[in-house]
Amino acid sequence: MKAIVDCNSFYASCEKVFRPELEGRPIVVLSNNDGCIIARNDEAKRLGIPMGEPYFKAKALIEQQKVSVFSSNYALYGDMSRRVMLTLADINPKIEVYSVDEAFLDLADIPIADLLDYGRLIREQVAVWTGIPVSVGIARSKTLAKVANRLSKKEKVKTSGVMVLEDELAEKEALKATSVDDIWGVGRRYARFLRLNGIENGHQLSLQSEAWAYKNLGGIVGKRLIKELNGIPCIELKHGIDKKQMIASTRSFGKPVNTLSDMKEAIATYTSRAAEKLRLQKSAACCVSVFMSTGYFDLRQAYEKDSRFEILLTPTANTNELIAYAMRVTEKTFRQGASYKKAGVILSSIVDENAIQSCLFEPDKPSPKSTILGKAIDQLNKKLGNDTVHFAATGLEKDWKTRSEVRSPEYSTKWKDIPVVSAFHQPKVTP
DNA sequence: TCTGGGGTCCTAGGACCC
DNA sequence: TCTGGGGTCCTAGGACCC
Repeated sequence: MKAIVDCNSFYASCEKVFRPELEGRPIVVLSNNDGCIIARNDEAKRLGIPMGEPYFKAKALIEQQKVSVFSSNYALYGDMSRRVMLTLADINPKIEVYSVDEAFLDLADIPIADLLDYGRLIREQVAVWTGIPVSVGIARSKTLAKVANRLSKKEKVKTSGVMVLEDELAEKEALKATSVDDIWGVGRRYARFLRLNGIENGHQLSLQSEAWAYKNLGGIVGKRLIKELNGIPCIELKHGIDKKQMIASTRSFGKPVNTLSDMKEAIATYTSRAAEKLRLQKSAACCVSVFMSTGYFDLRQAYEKDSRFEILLTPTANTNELIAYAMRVTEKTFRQGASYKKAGVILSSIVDENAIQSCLFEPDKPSPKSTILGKAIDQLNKKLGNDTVHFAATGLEKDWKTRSEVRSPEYSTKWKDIPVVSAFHQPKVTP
């Protein structure tokens, strides 16, 4: 059996840990640029605020209902995620960290009869050690565990946040209660297709033939999905963390960018962020892509997007070299007269830093001096705070910077943001 | 005024090899 | 009249995930 442990309303829960007075109050967390609502606690969901709703559309309701609003604070969520995952790994080292707020656990060694208690133990331990509420779904395959997890959340009171699909009957009931859109691996496209073919819930989907799924649901992926729904695991737990094959840094602008110099500043900033991530995982990249686009929802101008890339002869993780390439690509891609809303950099063709194949025609690349410089900059920024030292190309004013107007402090990762707790003794009053 | 960001896996089809 | 067979590698694009 496998478990999926999923943090409830993760970002909203992280904010609440440090603001206990918000207990019982609705909370939402916004995407970058304070654009969309990407997390809501139960109280906010009950007010009918949909996931992914643009903030400005929900603003009236939010103000009227006195919903607490937070800009996203990824430093905080990343650190809380790390604490949750460490807690889970402490309980069960056979763990796959699947996303910032989810992990799969291998429960092959736990007797079926003990699984419910085991799930409850996980919930309690994580709650006590981190303050984050989680839900636990347990079943024979990852896909079925996901189904169980979702139902445990939906019927939180009845299931107390843990659901085990202990036999085929339980699997069948759970699948009947789950519409196809809510099955892991069925996205918008397939859901529409399935509904058109009269397949509404997970149980109906599980009855389809593998050949049919192969033909209609993305080949081998569809075939696996059918097996997983029938309790035959096809997606095994992955242990250890893989290096990323692609590293991106992309942002919407706080206000439109119309000049090449602003665009270059933004792209240089994103490039240096992506290069940091690249060095953090001890890799180098061969391909630098740059894209930029106008506002998708802007009716005053036609939507416009363009991207270009350049291949480096020698892979590198040096910010200065990557910026130089990115600037060239930016100049070719930028169109004078366009009003850009969003841009980004993607580094790909990633190799291990120990496996850099040097090029016959570039014997001195990557430049050893730049490599040493990069390491020194990373160390300074780690010790003294992000952006203590940066490349001039990334600009100073950053007029285009992403909006983030209601960001909470970095309670757990910044010395000056650590909460101060005042404790005092209050004599007990006996009635 | 105003709508996020960062990933993975798979397949089809083209280019190429012997 | 008539022109083989069996492969690999790479990329773009589509689907999905959180």
